[in-house]
Amino acid sequence: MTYFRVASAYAARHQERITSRELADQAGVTAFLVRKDLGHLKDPDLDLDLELGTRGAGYDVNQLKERLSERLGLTTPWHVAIVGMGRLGRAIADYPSLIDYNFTVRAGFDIDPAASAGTTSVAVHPMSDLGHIVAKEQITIAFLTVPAEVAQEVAGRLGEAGVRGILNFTPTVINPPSGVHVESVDFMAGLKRLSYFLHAPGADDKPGSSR
Amino acid sequence: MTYFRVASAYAARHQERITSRELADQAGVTAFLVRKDLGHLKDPDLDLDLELGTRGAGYDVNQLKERLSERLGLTTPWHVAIVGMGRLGRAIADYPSLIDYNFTVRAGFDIDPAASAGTTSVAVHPMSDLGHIVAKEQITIAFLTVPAEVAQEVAGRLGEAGVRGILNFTPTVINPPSGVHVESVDFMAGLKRLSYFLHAPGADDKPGSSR
DNA sequence: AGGTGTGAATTAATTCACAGCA
DNA sequence: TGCTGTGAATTAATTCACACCT
Repeated sequence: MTYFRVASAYAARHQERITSRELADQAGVTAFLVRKDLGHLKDPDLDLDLELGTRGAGYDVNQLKERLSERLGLTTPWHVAIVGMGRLGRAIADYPSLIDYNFTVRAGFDIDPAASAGTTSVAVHPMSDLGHIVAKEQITIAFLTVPAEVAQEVAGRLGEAGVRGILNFTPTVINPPSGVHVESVDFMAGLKRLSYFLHAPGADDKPGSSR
Repeated sequence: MTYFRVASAYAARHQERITSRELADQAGVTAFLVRKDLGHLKDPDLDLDLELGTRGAGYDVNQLKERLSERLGLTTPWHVAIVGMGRLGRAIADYPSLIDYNFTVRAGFDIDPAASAGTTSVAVHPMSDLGHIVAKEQITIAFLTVPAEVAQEVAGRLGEAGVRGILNFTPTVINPPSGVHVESVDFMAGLKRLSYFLHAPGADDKPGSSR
């Protein structure tokens, strides 16, 4: 996960190789751990022709990226919809990293499609078209950027529309409709973590007991 | 962390009490674990007058919130600045949950302050005023919403300006200036987690080996 | 020398079982 | 009876040490 981010950064700088220690420093963990985790990458294949990294010199950055992509499911392209085209939704619609990782925004939805006309490059549809467009554009993932009050309800409608995954940007805990996987991106969580570290007397550097 | 979110949700619905099992279901963990974690809350005090939750009936929601606030450092108000007033920065500036958690946005910064004039309620300053304003407004936390290419450089300048914590919204790994704690809010991380679960054959429900 | 792969040892996190209070 | 608090047992995650390739 984080490894992929680091590997991408190295690739962007045209570095060919990376050692476990470098990866570890960048990812904020120990080098032993990196090697253990990376060892798991080759398990699903079950063929023992490994040598993912070369002894002596580190790992091949591009090969590493490729393997991580496979594991994370980033090799097949995903179609996503953004539900709630407020400022946040529109900002995310043009987020440059999306295309890098094989996600394409196929549609936006809003109760008032006219309000965002001309401000973004994606087509914005009214909520009533949800089921229709999701099927037509083969959308599997939805970004939930609606006001917190309606998040749970909209999530339900997304489930009915046939969406398989929801990325929740609201500060609400939403319990997943059946057959739908929900992940949350909570600004507040990161912010709380930050204030925890700045405030705490014995501020450890490790994630610690912050559940 | 997540517990706080759940407790807040209960408080909003005017529920007075919550059991460990309810908390567990909402937070996606087991009830044993909730009780263990909550047990750690009273350690720093070292007084044994506990009874944080009452046996027989669950925990008092408001008391729980209060204790969690203390632990997370949410009792003292934080002054934050938003650096990079693009669409994302402006969207975050008016994010309603910020005030709920005692964070107040005191200033925005951008290379072109004029561009965002009139679109947001916070005062936007040029980057050159950084040190001055940070000191004047007693800003301890900065939100980094600049383009990824300049993120590392701006982070350095924030450190020099006296900021103690950075919440990084860019998809870059930035290594912290000395004395500064960095937390990242990465949309992509959540998205990758999502695609991992939707793609994986044996999609466990646990976080799993996704580092 | 420099750096990976992996089994054994250590350490931490989770679960379980049950005592104790409302 | 219902639900918390906590020590013991289990399980998973991290670290360490060292063989082995380049």
